[in-house]
Amino acid sequence: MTPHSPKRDRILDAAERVFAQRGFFTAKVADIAKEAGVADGTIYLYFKSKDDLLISLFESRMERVNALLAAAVAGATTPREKLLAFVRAYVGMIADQPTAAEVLTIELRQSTKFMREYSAQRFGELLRLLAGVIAEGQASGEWSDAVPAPHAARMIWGMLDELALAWLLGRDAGARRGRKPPPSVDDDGRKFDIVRAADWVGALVTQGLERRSHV
Amino acid sequence: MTPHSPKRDRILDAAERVFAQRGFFTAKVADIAKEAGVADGTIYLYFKSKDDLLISLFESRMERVNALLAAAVAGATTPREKLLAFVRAYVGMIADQPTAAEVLTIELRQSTKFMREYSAQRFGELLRLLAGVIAEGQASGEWSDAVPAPHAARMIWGMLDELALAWLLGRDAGARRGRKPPPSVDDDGRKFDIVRAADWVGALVTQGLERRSHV
Amino acid sequence: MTPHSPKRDRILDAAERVFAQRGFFTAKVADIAKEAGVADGTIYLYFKSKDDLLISLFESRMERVNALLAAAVAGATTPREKLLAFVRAYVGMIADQPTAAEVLTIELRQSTKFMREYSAQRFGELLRLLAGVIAEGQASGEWSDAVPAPHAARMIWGMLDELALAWLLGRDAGARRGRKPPPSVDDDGRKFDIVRAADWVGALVTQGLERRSHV
Amino acid sequence: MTPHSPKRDRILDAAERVFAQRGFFTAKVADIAKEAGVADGTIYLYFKSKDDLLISLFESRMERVNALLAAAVAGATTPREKLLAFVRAYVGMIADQPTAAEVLTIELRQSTKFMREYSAQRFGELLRLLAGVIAEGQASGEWSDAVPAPHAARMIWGMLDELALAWLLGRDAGARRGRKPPPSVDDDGRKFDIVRAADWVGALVTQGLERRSHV
DNA sequence: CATGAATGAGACTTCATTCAT
DNA sequence: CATGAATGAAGTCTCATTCAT
Repeated sequence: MTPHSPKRDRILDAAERVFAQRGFFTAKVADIAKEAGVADGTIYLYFKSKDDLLISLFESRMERVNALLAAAVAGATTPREKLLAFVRAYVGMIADQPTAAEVLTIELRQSTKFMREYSAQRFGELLRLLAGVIAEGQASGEWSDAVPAPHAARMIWGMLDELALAWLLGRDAGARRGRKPPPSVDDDGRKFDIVRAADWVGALVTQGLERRSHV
Repeated sequence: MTPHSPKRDRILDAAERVFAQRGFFTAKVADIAKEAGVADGTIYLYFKSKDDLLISLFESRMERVNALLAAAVAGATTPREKLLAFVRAYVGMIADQPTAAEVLTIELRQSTKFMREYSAQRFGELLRLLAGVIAEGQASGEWSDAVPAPHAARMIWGMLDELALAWLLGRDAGARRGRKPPPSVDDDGRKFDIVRAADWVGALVTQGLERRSHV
Repeated sequence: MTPHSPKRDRILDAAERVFAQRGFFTAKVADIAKEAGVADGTIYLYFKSKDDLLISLFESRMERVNALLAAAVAGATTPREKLLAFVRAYVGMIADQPTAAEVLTIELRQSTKFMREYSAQRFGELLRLLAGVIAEGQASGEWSDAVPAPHAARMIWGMLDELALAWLLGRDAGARRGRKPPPSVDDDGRKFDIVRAADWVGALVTQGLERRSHV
Repeated sequence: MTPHSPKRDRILDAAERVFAQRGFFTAKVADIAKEAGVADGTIYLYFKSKDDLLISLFESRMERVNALLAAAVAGATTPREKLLAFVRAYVGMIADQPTAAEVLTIELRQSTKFMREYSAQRFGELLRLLAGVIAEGQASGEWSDAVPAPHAARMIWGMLDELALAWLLGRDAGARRGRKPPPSVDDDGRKFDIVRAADWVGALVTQGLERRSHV
């Protein structure tokens, strides 16, 4: 469906880096071209416009993310394990590909209203996957159904997203000061190990969802 | 410290509406001037630049939000009540002033990297308030300290933020189709009563944090 | 109907000169701005686009021409005199305002198909005036009605237009060689007195080529 | 002198169609390549530049036209018959090859100043042929020499050209509305039988508008 | 204080032309 | 001969900001 070519991919990769560094509106097409090592006009052989480039980048990265999360969930059996797998997979991706994460978490939600709705739609897949896991746990009686599954999914997603944002911004701040970004926890929550955060999310979410044995 | 005048406030209000509708980068200074009923140049008598206008708007609205939340928390006694008060106050504000909420939730985080960090810093106040409540509950033994308070605060904030975002975008979508936006719940989570959502957050969070009576 | 201001007029005058010299497509907006002594952006305060500038220029000049021709015709009594007045007025205008004439005769018919039709429509007024004169002469029995008035008008217009074109191009050619353009007749018809040409048109149109047997 | 090859001709034919449809400046080289069924670069194997393509097209078509007109004139004996033959041949060509005519009549005179002079020069051949016919008639005493032959030729050419233009534009307008273009006369002169127009030109040129008192 | 016409730097995008395959 | 992907110069237009009134 989406045409692939090495040059197209190089441009997407370059756009990812430039958008992550400068932001969508501030990034110039010429910057992306230079980063990709192509001429300005070449970009327009593969993308209709700067907006189209952003959308294509979004599609491309969301496909990856959704595939990754779906695979993680599929590899687990119980709802609790599926939920943990989801959370860990997402957090792991953030840690492994922070540039991609930054674009997904921050830049891709900028641009226009159109983009905002568009992205909302695309995140839908991810949210439905998560909601499915929760509904399954609720149906099995393991988890309380006090919170409707779709909204629970959204809230969990919000936790992950916020943690990702905090970590990415803290990372940026460090990077800008010229240091390597060594993930660490400080009391301001500005720098911390994103991977450990997966357990916190797990703790907060599972215990909240679990039906009490007694009471 | 910040100078006040009726015209300055009119400009801030206009900027809030225009940023909410068009987004920061897409909004033109001339649009804001027209919305405020002043000449283009007048804006520069009160603000140094478009960026300064955004930052000033952010300051102004965050002051309100922080004051509101602090008051809500101060009005409650136990950590649990304080947490609920926090959540309800925030959610109530979203419902009452959706335009302001849209700017805070969506637009103010766009713009530049500078702004992003700046806003992160300002959200700090809000996060510290929330973290304080949680730390208090953990100290009293009522809540588990499995999750460090600052990160728990961030996660809770993420839930609220995501719910706000979902509600605001769903609201936009409805408004665009020409209907009044009557808050309602649908299974896609696209439209729902944001006020009820406060209880979901409460349920998910408090039960997750509470130490088990028996195990 | 059309807004007027000294600056707008200065831009129109500059555009006239630049279009006449470089041609519509070759002329750069920056050239016109420089010629008018304004900044590039200023042009867009008065005209929506380069196309709009061309169309506005066309409107402006055609108004002048149509008014001039209508006045000339109104000042004469018999159809023959009206026809001569029309021809002389047009030819006189060419001689007096060659730059304006060049734009009308040459440049304004370029640009897009849209413009071509648009201009066809605007020349309609001129053609109807002329056709009216001819129809009047035919109705009075003075002139033969072998050729339908509208088409006779078109043919006469074609003569005038071609003469204007030939004269203007000959003028250009001279001007380019750095000489003053002294109107003169050469055997190639490349340079000649455009004012005398009015009589030729008069002679050809009223009497044709055939030598009269009598009179 | 000019190299010939089937591919070169296919490109010229394609250029004719594309220029007629889009205009010289608006037409893209890529459009012409696609229309000709060749690669973009192939065009540059046969023509030095887009300008050269236009000039070559002009040369090619003018050769045809001049040959056609010369043949028509050569086939007649008296000046009057030669003149009528010239007019009829030209008008017939318009009717038979409207696309070629459109390019000659409209597009080829656009482009640059250079082209305009160039074309003026090339039309010279056609004009000299016509002027020769008129001079012959004047020399024989059949026609008045009130109008110098070269200018009479130009005026006659102007009539033909204007009729051609009117007919071609009317044709376009019809075609654009999705109908077949059936040549017809309407009182606005917008659509009419171009072939009949030849007689009008003949009548106007030889006899003028004045009704003959005696024969 | 207020105005709003004017500025001009700079961005996106197009497209004639080239050249390695 | 032919291809068509790549180039990059150049043009139109936007819009934050200024300043004379």
